[in-house]
Amino acid sequence: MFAFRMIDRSGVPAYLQLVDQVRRGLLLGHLQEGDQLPTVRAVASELVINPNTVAKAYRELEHAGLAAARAGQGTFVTGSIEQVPAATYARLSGRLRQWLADARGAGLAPEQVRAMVEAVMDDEQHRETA
Amino acid sequence: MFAFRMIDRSGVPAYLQLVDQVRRGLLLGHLQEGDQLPTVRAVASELVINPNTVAKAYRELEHAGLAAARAGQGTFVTGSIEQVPAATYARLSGRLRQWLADARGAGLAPEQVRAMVEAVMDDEQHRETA
Amino acid sequence: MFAFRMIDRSGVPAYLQLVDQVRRGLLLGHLQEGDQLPTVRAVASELVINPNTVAKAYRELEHAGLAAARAGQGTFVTGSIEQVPAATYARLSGRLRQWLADARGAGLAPEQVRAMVEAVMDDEQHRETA
Amino acid sequence: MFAFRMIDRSGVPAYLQLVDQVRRGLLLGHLQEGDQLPTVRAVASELVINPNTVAKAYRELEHAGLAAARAGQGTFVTGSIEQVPAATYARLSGRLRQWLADARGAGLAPEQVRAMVEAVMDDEQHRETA
DNA sequence: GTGGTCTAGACCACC
DNA sequence: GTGGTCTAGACCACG
Repeated sequence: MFAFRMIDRSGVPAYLQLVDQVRRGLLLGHLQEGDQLPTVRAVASELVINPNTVAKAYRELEHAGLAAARAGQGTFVTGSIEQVPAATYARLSGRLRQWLADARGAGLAPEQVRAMVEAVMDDEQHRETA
Repeated sequence: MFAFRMIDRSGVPAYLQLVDQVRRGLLLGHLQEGDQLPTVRAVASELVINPNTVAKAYRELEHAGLAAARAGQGTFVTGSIEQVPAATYARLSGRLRQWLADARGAGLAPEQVRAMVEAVMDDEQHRETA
Repeated sequence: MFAFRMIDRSGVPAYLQLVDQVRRGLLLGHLQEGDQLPTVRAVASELVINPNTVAKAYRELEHAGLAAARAGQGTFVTGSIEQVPAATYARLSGRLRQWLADARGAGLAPEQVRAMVEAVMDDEQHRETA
Repeated sequence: MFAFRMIDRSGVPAYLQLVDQVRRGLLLGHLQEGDQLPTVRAVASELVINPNTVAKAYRELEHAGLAAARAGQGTFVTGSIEQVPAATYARLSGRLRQWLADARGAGLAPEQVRAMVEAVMDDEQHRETA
């Protein structure tokens, strides 16, 4: 069963973090059409957040056509997004992991690693836009 | 003079995005102690956001000891964070850029790239915490 | 529940006066860790000031580690400052009240009393610093 | 010659602190009609603030009828406020100093002393108003 | 209902 | 010109 991760304090609304995780799971093939999502109650108790917050995330997913609740059964993934081919994913994620390991090996703190990733990605994005 | 980037719609409050950009600038050595930050009004007009929002970000930086406002003069960087050595930065950011180029070359949409990066980083972070 | 006093026109920003009152409450034992502060809206309507001003004060307290806001629940005292022992407080505040009564009895206007207190305290403080 | 004290960061505008100190000096008899105030330049350099700020304070005093500038000579105290009789002042300030010494002797930090004084005075003032 | 963010715009203190 | 404070009011996230 798909599992959600801890809610951090990045400023991103909790319900959006849940939505993003499902979306990400679909993009990367960790979630398939038909898969069941954990129940609202389970997520709420696991992450220690209010069930309303989880419900809002699921509602958002339904609205996006990515999930649907089946009365008495739970919520299931219904839609799909263009997935990254498994081979491509394996290759790229492997290299990315190596890069991360290298960065950590060079003595960079997690905060510094994240800063660098964000800086470079923002930079690329900006270059495209410009 | 340091320049801020457009505010995205990721759900992260605008003022926090500004704070993060300064923090990142310090981590990566793009900002030094004593540097002047653009004036509140300049940032507000540049990014088309409310001056109060910028002021809030600057105040947050002040609380963190990273900047100080001088009435009638502007806001200046006062603190510093452990920086990434320039050589390390150059090497790692170069490789990261290559990775990004490769990912784009493999046909991944920006959204997919970002999802992969976030997934892998969250994963690593989770592994450390666990 | 803790209650705030009217904001005076001494030139001290309203939000700072609120912060000082909480700080003072902690120093003198009138506020304890875990106590709930009045809601932003309650204070704003009570003192006839803008909710944003109250929120700013509460945020300042949060930065100082003295309070924490819980969305949907309210703001609570979280930290503490070294308190004045109750007995010491009782004895000293009693004598101070007598002094004030005496000063008023001698015909001093409130403004004169305040001027004297400030002059003497500034004097002492200056002597220590020097 | 009358001397101004350091500007603190209490939130009270610098120019108001200067005005208050003159007013206080008059109330307590430390300043008499005809006394000369230090020049704008002297105060500005002594307290390391902008001459404009000092000039604004002096203008405020002129406006209140408490001081007047004589071209080429300086600024002089012209008005007066009801003073506290010297004997009363001596007696009361002496007792207040004793109280302060006692409070410090009881181990109270300056911050705690100030908090207590403010709490008691606010309390009295509130009682009168009510 | 709670606090949080953002906008728009006025006024003030300081350089 | 700079930043700082305050108001008024809208909208959002969370419980």
